[in-house]
Amino acid sequence: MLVPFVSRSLSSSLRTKNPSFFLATRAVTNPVEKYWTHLQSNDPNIEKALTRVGAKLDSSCVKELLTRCSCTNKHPTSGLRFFIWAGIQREYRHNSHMYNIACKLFNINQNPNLITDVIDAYTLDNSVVNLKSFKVVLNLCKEAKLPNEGLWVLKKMQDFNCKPDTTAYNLVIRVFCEKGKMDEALMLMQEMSLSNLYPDMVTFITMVKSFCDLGRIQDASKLFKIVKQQGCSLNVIAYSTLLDGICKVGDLEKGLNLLDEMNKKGGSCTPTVVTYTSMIRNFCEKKKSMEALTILDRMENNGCLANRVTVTTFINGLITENRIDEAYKLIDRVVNKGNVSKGECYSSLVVTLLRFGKDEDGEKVFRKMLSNGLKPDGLACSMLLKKMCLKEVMDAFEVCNEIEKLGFVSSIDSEIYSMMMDGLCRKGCLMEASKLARLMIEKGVRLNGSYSESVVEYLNNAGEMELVSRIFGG
DNA sequence: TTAGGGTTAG
Repeated sequence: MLVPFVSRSLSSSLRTKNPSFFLATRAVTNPVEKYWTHLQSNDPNIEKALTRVGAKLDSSCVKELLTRCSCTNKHPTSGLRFFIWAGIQREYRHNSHMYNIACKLFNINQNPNLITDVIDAYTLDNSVVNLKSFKVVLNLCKEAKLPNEGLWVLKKMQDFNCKPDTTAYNLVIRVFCEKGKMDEALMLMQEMSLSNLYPDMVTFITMVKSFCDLGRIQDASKLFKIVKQQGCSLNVIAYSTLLDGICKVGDLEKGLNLLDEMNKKGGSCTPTVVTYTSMIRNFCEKKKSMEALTILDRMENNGCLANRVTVTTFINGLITENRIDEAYKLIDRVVNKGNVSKGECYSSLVVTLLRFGKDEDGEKVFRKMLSNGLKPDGLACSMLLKKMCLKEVMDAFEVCNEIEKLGFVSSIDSEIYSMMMDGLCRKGCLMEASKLARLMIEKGVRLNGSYSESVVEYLNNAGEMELVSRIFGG
């Protein structure tokens, strides 16, 4: 858990004597406390009570309340009811990250009964639940990868006078698909028509993708044909999904033919940068990165420009084949077209080299970027500095200073700063640690919790009370 | 607002 690096509200004597107190302190906002009171009250109609609170919701507030509910272990159902209630509020919407947090905190995947418990609680309490609430529940099932519970919820909706719509069906179909349970997915697809809903492009693409992932290209193509026969117009996403599947199983030739077909059809089937990039990736994965260059020719001839993903994909392929010179050539070529910047391209090169364990090459490119005034992105900086911290923290510190001097405001992970601070303290480089502390304070970077205690301990042992107070006192 | 490509983790 991250803790605030600087907490001006605490007295410095308290902080230096008892850093763990400081670590346990968490900033609390008013809405959290307001909602928390109601969540603890065991009110059978939690939703009504929560609505009456009327305090502003945001993701940190939701996260905090979920954490509290999951920590106490007494309120998993209330916690989930809060989550579902929050998800249907007008001014707030859960993002996918929030679903992920909820699933992890309540360990829904391992405790699927939580889903049924919540719905049963709604029944028991006569709660008013609408279609929107059920979509939140279905999204939880999706995030927790629970197809059977998803199906159960879909059936249960009728008890609450809610009729599942296409989106609801598609959600559950997707969960079955992700589990590779295609028979169940197909059955749901059929069931949709029986309830006067019809599979749409989303249903279709979900199915095609899963058949492709399973290597069942024939089944995917069959589905494709059926949709065509029904007179539905297919779009570029559908075609690109099938194209990717065909290439993945190794049939690049057939893939190229399909790409031609898409170009001929034109309109909503015209290949996009995503289509070309996935084609390039497939060539690269088969160690044919030089041949992939012909795809780049094709896309440029069709007036489609490579973007950053295209470049990254290419660099990955070229470095895998040890063709670093070709990677440089490619970067020049793409940069000349003006769609991707030099800094972005070289950042991708650094990241790829480091990822492949070519640390020296990566560092060389990185330093060259700095000397040429090219701005490395956050990931390139973070990855390089992390590697350097593990080898020689002073080198990392020096590079970090250089980045600062050039005024490159890259988002370096707080983890990296914390690691560096820890390393400098361990080495007894107090001057540097002090300088880094100032930089972190200036940038508002928080010291990662796992390093706080060790950093304080080293500095205290070294008699650097002043530095400790500067770190924690600003 | 349930669907397509890469690199972090949130």
